[in-house]
Amino acid sequence: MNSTNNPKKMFVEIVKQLRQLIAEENITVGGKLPSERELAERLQVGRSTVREALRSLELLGLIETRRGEGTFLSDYRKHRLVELLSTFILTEAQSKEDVHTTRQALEKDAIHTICMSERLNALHIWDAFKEKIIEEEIIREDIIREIIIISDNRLSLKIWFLLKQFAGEPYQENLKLEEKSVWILLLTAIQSGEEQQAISLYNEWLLLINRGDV
Amino acid sequence: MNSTNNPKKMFVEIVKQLRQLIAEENITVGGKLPSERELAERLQVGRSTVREALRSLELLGLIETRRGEGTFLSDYRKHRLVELLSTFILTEAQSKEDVHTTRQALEKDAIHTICMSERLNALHIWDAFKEKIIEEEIIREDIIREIIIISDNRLSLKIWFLLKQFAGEPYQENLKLEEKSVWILLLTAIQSGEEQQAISLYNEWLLLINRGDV
DNA sequence: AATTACAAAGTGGTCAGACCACTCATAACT
DNA sequence: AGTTATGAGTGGTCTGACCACTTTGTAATT
Repeated sequence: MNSTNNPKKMFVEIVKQLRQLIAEENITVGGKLPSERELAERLQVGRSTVREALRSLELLGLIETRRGEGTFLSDYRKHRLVELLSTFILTEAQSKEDVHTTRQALEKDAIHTICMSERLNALHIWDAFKEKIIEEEIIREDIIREIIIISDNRLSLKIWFLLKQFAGEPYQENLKLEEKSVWILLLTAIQSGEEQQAISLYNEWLLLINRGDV
Repeated sequence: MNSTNNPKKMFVEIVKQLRQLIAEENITVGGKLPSERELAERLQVGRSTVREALRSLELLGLIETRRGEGTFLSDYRKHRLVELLSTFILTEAQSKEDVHTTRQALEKDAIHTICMSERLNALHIWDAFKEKIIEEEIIREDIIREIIIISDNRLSLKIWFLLKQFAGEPYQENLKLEEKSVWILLLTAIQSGEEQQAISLYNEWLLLINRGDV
């Protein structure tokens, strides 16, 4: 029936072209985009159409606009994608569970990757890391982020970042004493490449924080 | 400096009011929203402002618009989280290696999930599955997709789908004879919940296809 | 010469009105 | 009754006009 039901949405096209433009002109985080009027002319569409695309990206937190100044490429930490979806619609239990599961999968994989890599687990970072955990107050989120960063998979990192916002959960809390000792062991396991041990310690940690909260 | 930098964005306000309106009027999935012109009048703003808000929601997949008909509340499952991830975030992290690693992490996690769930690995599906592998030609991609579907994590499934496209890889090929025997063992391991065994067989399979191709 | 004050240009924010393309229900016609 | 034509309603797009704000350049003042 709807064979050629393909009246491509203009503003979606503009979004694509914007991405392309950003890539071509090598606009980096914080950089300035052309003005709405200029974009309209360059892309051969009306200004209102450009605005529809820009507003979409702004709602997502991908760009930032300042009246009188211009439009700027936003920091990736400001992406509001997940946040928005969660407040608007995605509140089903199943979905939240999915997010947790998926995020943990990424975390485990990071641990796995580091354990397998002689280059990574031999880094001098780890001892300093352990000291920091012992001596300072440290947020759960920070330690995991660090691990994923070290695992050197930027894609995973980005996805993890987005998923993290979703739960808004106990990741913001400080490591408690029990957790610290688990993490010390975990990091030691990572250093010596004992994946099995590391993963089971990680699971142990999950149990710990799930028992404490919620 | 920017203490009260709070010149609330109009279209963001409209987004909020729209959500409120949807709640008040009890508009359900698939239901029709008021027309743009009516919304403009009711919310006391210009039509273009209403459109900026609507377009934002549409980009997220929260609503659906059909020319000549109207604007409709979209199905939950059409949200575009992952698609947007691909267009804006994945471009930078295009290291193919990252894509592979992340995708495999999701695959392993699916196997893990199924192994741990007595409900899932007890399904009657598995035997039929094995037969199919033995008797028919089957594409690599199909078997993995099936497993992720069974693991019942929609988010993972979406992300996996996306990554799959980006890889453009050997997943389209048929299972070769050696692979088939590995998979039979793998499925058996899953059935009996032997996670260790299943994962190591999965890794074995990865070696197999990486030796053959590329 | 240095500083200040002011005007102009540039930018995003918003609105109103005008078409267009499309869908659908209904009236008019055969 | 069946078909066709019409018109109202809707989203899609463009144009031009203001407004509020920031930046910048320049002229006036010191």
